[in-house]
Amino acid sequence: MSIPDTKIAILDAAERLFAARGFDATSLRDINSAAGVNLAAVNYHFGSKDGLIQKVLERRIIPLNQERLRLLEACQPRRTPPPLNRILEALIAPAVRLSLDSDHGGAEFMRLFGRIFMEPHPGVQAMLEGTCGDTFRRFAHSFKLALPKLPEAELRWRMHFAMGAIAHTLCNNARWRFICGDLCDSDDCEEIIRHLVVFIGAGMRATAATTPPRGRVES
Amino acid sequence: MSIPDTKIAILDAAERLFAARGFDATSLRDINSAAGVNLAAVNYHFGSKDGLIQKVLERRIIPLNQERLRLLEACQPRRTPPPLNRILEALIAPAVRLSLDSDHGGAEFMRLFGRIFMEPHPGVQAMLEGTCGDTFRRFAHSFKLALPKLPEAELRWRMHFAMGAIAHTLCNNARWRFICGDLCDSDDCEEIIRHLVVFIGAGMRATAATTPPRGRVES
DNA sequence: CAAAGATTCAAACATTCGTTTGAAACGAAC
DNA sequence: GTTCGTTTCAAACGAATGTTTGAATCTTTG
Repeated sequence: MSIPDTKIAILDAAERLFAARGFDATSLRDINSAAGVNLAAVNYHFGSKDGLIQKVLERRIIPLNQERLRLLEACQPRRTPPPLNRILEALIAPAVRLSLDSDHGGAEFMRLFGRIFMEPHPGVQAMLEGTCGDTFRRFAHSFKLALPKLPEAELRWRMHFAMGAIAHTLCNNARWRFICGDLCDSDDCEEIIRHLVVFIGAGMRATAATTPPRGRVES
Repeated sequence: MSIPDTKIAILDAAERLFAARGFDATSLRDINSAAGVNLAAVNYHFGSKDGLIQKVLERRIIPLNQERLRLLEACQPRRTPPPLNRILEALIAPAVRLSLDSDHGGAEFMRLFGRIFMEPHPGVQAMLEGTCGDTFRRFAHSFKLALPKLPEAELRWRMHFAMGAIAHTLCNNARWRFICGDLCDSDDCEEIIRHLVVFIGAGMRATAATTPPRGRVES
């Protein structure tokens, strides 16, 4: 069995161009010429452009979530609720490390990954649910164990905010220079992870702010 | 002087369609037929599609930032450093309120606004710097006054995370249902603001995690 | 009313898009 | 060496895109 060299070249080129310009603004002709293959190669190997998009995303997301779950399992050896920061590290560290791993093209991909959570593209949503749904539900369960006193609704909101902060950081490129100046350009991914864990950890541990006047019905 | 009825119809339709499908996936024919005007109307009134995109964004962002700055001025009557939560409210509340103001089409727009921070579209970045650059620098200054003990670099990172959480919340639609279930569907924008302020406030007030001599991550 | 300007309209412009086609080139198995 | 399944290639397809055009229509102004 020969290794399908063309498929990898297409995936690499598509990943880079999708990250730089977005899905719609990248044509198959751009991808194929960048990959040095024929125009019809994408439709032959991936069926369609949507099929290519799905494979580009799955190639990175599936191993990423496997690594996240591996770290999550590792930090709860028993029934004891795991420390919150360890859960956050399991969620954050694999993504940030991949985003700065230029050797494996992770840097290109993560700019894309941070953006697809807000992408209105039709097929992308379904793929996200398929590849990330279970993982995120696992993390939601762990967060619940680590923060037993936090009302369910508030926990969900804070997970939502946390994902926003993470996604925003992953696709950080020069465009936010006018906020961060030169102070946020660190290539030290462990420092970025530490900053994220501290910020999100503090936010999630904050005392609940559920509506004070009229008591809400807690489930 | 007659009120350019057509321009408003185009802006409204474009805003709604851009929010639902993105810039590239929305054609001028979609916009013009939804607005009930002729195909050539956009190029006549706005010069080009990029010109329309810019006007769609500016129409909402400029008043939004004016309101943000108005609230920011209101909460620092003297040189005394204003309370952090008031600064956060000035940054967050106008955006969230607009995002739930269906009467003025704000709900449609804010899904778009939350997304453009990650949009690779060429003209959008320049417009963001032009319309939001000064405002965000003003807020950065106020945050610095409110958190004098926080190292500059760490403050910038936390502002970055805060903007991510806000943007992610603004463009929240059904796509994140698989995380939030039905618990994050609140239409009570004051509750959303409160949740955001509590989360981000706690994250920004966290004790600094700047690199110790030899990195160590623990709470 | 008549002239001038602003706006609308149907039609076409030249590109570009994703996809398909059918033949050519390739590699492995007999 | 021939055969068969896989992969590559140049070329073209139909559809959709942003933009332009020039006449028609409406609005304002003298």
